[in-house]
Amino acid sequence: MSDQPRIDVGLNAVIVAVTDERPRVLTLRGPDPADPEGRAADLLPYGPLDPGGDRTLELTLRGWVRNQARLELGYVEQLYTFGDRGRLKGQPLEGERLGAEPSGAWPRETRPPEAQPPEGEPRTLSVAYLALARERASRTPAGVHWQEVYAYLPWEDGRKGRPELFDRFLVPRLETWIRSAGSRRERDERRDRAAVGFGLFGSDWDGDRVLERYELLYGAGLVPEAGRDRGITSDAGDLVPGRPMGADHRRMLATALGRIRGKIRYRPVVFELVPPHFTLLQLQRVVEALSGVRLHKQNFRRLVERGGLVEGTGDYESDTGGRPAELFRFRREVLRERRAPGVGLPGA
Amino acid sequence: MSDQPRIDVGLNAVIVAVTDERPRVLTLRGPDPADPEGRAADLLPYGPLDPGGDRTLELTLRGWVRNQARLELGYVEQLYTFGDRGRLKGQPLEGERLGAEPSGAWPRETRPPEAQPPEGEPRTLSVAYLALARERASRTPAGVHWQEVYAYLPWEDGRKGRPELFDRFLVPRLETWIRSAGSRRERDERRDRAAVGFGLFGSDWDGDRVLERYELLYGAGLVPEAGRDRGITSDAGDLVPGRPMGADHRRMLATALGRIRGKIRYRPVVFELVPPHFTLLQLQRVVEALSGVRLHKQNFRRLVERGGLVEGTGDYESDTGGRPAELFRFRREVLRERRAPGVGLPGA
DNA sequence: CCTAATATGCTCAATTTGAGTATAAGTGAG
DNA sequence: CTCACTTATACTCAAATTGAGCATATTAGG
Repeated sequence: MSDQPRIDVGLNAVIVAVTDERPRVLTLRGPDPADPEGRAADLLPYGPLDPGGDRTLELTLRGWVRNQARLELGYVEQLYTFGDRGRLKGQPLEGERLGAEPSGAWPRETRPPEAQPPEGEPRTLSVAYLALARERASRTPAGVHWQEVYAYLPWEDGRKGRPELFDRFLVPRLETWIRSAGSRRERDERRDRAAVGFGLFGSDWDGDRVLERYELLYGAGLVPEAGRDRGITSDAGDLVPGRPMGADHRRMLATALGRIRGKIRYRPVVFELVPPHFTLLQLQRVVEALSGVRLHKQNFRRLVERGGLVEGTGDYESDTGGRPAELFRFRREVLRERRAPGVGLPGA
Repeated sequence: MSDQPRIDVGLNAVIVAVTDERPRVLTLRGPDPADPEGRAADLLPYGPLDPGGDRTLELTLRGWVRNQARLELGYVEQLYTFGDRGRLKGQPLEGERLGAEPSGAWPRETRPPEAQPPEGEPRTLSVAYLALARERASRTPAGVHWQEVYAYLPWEDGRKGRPELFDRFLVPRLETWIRSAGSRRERDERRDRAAVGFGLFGSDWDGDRVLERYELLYGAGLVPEAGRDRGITSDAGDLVPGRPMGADHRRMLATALGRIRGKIRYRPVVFELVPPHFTLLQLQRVVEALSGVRLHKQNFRRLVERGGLVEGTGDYESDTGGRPAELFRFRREVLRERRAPGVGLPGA
């Protein structure tokens, strides 16, 4: 119908690898589209969609990742399409829920913005993809880096127990945020969201709710992006540790990590991230790195071995620091045998 | 970069309800965009994205569903963005994999189309949403219908045991398709896909693989859409029973059903589809309707009751045909207590 | 009062988990 | 060469979950 402002469509890639037991994501430095002054920020690889280009979006994505990062992608899946207006320049209102809600949502009473967000400017739609790669298969060009995922989302790494920053930063800040709610109803709602999201006040920690946590922190003004999008200079002391990203890319990263954590349980995606031959401990470390929790070694072995996910090669790896470990490979036939072959984390 | 052809963006809604123990989807009759002659077909509600319109895509969607179908949506979640070129007019080549792959994909060697699909025509991106509704909350306007989901995907309903059409149509047709592969490698691959998808040759049936099954049938030329998109008039005798839809809307429906089936297991989405008060058998019937399998009554009750998902109201429903059944309601607190509250189907 | 239909309570064995204990097979220091 | 230490791998055991079925309760209708 309307034809005036036009719509720009781009593709983003969250490319994840695990090296040295650390999940990493491919980023590049560039001017932050959401920053009024265009200061440099970490960004996810991005490319415009050429309407006359490749036949599928996925091919387009593979193509420019190949060019831009000299990287051949293996597993790729579509993550989410981000398309809220003002998402790159916008000003979410206090108390209003953010737009992108990959996990599904019930309606909320949304107060109409008092000043309508800028019309006339082009609307940008970003189709974000998740890709899994074996890192360092390639040398990254200048400006392209494999950054640690948990540098951006430090509260997600619970492998050494609940991170210290929970008690030092998160919980006090969240409590302040809860208390500062306008009404009793809103306070209860904030309390619930914080409890469910961060496993506080008696709720269990649910590793998959990565996006929920990021959005909560954003909504509470505890990440720099929130201040940036509202045109406020935040007091650094009020911010939760964690490296920001440009535009809404940290939201995309959170979406990706949540997706991986969910999927690892019922699809054999881990094997995209380990070399073709691996010891069971190596495999376990990768799963732990992604899920952010430590696992019981013997049970992990039982699960993965008796579940038919792997098979021994007969070869052994000897520089383990102890008894040599057998090398295993992914057993592809499991796809035919079991309905949902994954590695089953605790609480599944 | 390129600016010539331009990109059109639209929103599609797969609106699902369950009435009389049958899952239904809201459709309307209209000219099929993929049919060269524009013949009428069943279509999902669709609306263009107005770049200057609502702040979020979801609000836009809710808005025109309200107008077009006089329906107020409850739960809404983004499904997938379909954006392959030629998807509404196109001609996937024999043996080539379809573009949209919500479940994630490894690269495939794709033979480049011999005749490049038509350039210059606008590329259409459709962001598809899943919405759950309590049917008949509204009177549908003319041309809008609640159709049975299993009219479009009859092979998905296994509540009365494996549907008869498996042996009468599907298996023989699939076997022909497998045999007609060009190479041994391709034959094995087809066989595997059929086995995993439809639970043949010793594999288990996996209810969630709805999209995989539809795409397999499409690729095998067993649904009318395949012939339509290739410009071939198919022999009706070679087609699997099941009502077609216009454009790629049946693919969207399949994506939606798969998503619901997956999600019902770890999120309390069923409660969106039943009235606020319900008997446990009613609830069970809805779960069965969506998942396409029968469940053990006593175990279902145990799961849902002792899992804290529901609580009795003290009221009773008496026209059950037997002993009156207690009415239950959804226990919202479960969200705070359990990590993944769903109804757990067999084989979870 | 008897029969059919549905609801609801309870049992029981088979599996699956969570958490250890025990033993094997390497390394490097002394 | 032996000991201390490290990692790998094999087993055990109790608790929890699941799949399947039996038994009893409560209604309606002849």
